[in-house]
Amino acid sequence: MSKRCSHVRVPEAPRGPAGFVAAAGFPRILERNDLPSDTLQLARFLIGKTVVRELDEGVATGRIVETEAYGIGDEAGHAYRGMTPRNCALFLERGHAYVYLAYGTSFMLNVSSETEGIGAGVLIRAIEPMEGVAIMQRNRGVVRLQDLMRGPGRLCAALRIDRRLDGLDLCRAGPLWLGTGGRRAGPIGRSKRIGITRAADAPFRFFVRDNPFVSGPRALRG
DNA sequence: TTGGCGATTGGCT
DNA sequence: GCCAATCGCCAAT
Repeated sequence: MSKRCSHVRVPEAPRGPAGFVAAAGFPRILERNDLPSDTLQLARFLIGKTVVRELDEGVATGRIVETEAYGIGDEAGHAYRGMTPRNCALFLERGHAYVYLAYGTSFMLNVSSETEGIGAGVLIRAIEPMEGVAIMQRNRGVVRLQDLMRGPGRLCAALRIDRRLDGLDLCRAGPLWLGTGGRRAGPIGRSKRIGITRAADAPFRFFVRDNPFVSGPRALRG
């Protein structure tokens, strides 16, 4: 709480070297005004939207199929005990990346929510691969499509997301950004969140029903 | 300064 | 299904 947020706010995030230009103008970068201010609404809204990662070797994209909300006053949220050097990206205006290392092994990607100064965010838990499958396979060391980005740690590995992207504005052209949705996502389910102990029963998880790229036990995928 | 504890994953029984 | 790996954070000493 006492330490200040040390993020370097990059006014002009570096453009991805690939200079990604989507065919037929899809996907387009989501504008911040498109994002709901409320954390739960944002978690629901992000289902079906795209994530675009621009790397030296090319572009990797996918469709978000699973999210979890960690809203205001949420005991399970990293911002619950106030701002720290690790979690300060959660306090940025909505649409910024909060990336942290879990269990010393896996990075987690969150999208900050609410207004600046309020700590809250949405965890991206699973993504359905679209473009750049070969890149993801190389980054993950596995081939099976369903295993590339099913799980929050896996998707970060597939897209090579780490702490260097913490604090990045996802509503700007650059190495990582949020894009518009394509074809409409199927029916959206809602359940309790996965892998937490506090506030374990709150129904703050959203997912595309019966989608093979969603993580978690079978009971939480339909 | 230290020890317990994760918003997980992959390998093995 | 069970469990070790692995390490940064943070509350408590």
